[in-house]
Amino acid sequence: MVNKEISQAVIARLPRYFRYLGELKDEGIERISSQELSTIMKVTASQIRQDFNNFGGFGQQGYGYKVEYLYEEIGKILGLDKKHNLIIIGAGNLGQALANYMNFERRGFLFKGMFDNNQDLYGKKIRDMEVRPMEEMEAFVKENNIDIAVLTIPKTGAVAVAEKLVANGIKGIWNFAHVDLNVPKEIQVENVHLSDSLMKLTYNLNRYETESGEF
Amino acid sequence: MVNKEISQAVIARLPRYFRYLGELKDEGIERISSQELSTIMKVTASQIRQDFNNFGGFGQQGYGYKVEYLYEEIGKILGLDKKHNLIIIGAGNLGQALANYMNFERRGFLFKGMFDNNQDLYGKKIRDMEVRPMEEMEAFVKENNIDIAVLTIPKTGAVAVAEKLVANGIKGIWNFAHVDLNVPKEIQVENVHLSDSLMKLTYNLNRYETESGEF
DNA sequence: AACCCAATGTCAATCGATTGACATTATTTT
DNA sequence: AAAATAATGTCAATCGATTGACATTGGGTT
Repeated sequence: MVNKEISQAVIARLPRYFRYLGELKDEGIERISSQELSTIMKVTASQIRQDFNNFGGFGQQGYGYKVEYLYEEIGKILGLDKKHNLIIIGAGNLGQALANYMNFERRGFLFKGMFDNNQDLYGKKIRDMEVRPMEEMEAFVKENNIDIAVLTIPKTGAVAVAEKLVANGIKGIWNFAHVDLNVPKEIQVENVHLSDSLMKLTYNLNRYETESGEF
Repeated sequence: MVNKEISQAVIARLPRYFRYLGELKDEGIERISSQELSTIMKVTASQIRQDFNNFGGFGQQGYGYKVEYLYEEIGKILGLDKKHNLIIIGAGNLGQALANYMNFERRGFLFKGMFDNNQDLYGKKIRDMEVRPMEEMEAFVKENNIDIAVLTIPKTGAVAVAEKLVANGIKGIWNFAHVDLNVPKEIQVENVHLSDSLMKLTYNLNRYETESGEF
């Protein structure tokens, strides 16, 4: 089964489509045209049609798209119909916040465990899940078929931990550590570099502040 | 002063350059060529030179770039030499985590306040900063010249809060709410849609899992 | 001081992504 | 049932971003 490669630019837009379609569905709207959707989402209708057609025709000519069907299909494309076993590594501020804040189960992410190397946290319950010692992580990943690891540890340890994860069969890493991981290309890494994001904001702030009132 | 428009693709790469240059600086390395940097960062040397040249020549022909100088300059471009007054709106899991976790002051972000509409949190101290009632937010923003608001509230309230922020002179919003804000174009919004990011990861996971061993 | 060499800055070419246009086809109306 | 309409799917054109090539120039060497 050789799928043709779909650009990451397209993939990055899918969750936003998914979100808008979910809202339309909740509002009881049954059908929508690329034109209407383009107005709501502030993108071109052409881009919407082009994007969807990467995955085959979801619409009907002269009619538009069925909201619920399209929503389901995009969910499937994103793999949200599948279950994924997930652990959080690093039970500090951010790790705890994600455990509590993200509604992992809602989208098929099964929160299976949480690890830290701070003794004071061992056994502490976060969302009914006790924090385990870091030493247990490798065996746990292997034995429980963990697919996804959320890395919320300081950058100093991150690269080494990532290597251990890979050695024990992890498939994907959601990386909040402020460092680039070095893993084989078949391992998926999604970086969330929060300070990078904040710097982008600051650039744009200063950019428009210093400008001579063109905006 | 009319700067020519620089693409967001370039801006998005600047924090990563900044990070690598900071590390090189800390290692005591004084000079680097685009070729060496390209090897370390796994991008093309051409892209590095092209990116830097958007802001004028930082290097010396036949020599390369002075690490410290380049680091400083990119910091200035990103506006990190300036002070920005910042507040966090939403003192839940994520808001608290960011307050504790991000080293805001290190990059010139002055953490000035934290707001929530949950009475139980009023007065609670997070990083020496007490949580204030949401009702005080508007006056506070105006009186303290707040530049940046970090939005860590549920999506239901986010759009309305963003409008209030804008009305009281906010310049930029770091938006963690899972909704698109509708603000005037001179207001900078940097979205961090965590679940979108996780969905991107899942797509790529399934993409390569179902593939017939080409990797 | 003159020569050599390394690496930038920049131009041109390529590559990819977005937009526009329209033929095709399903739905809706008369 | 036929005609009119609406909106997709797709092709082509445009636009932007990345890569490659090389002339230029400043630092290093003899």
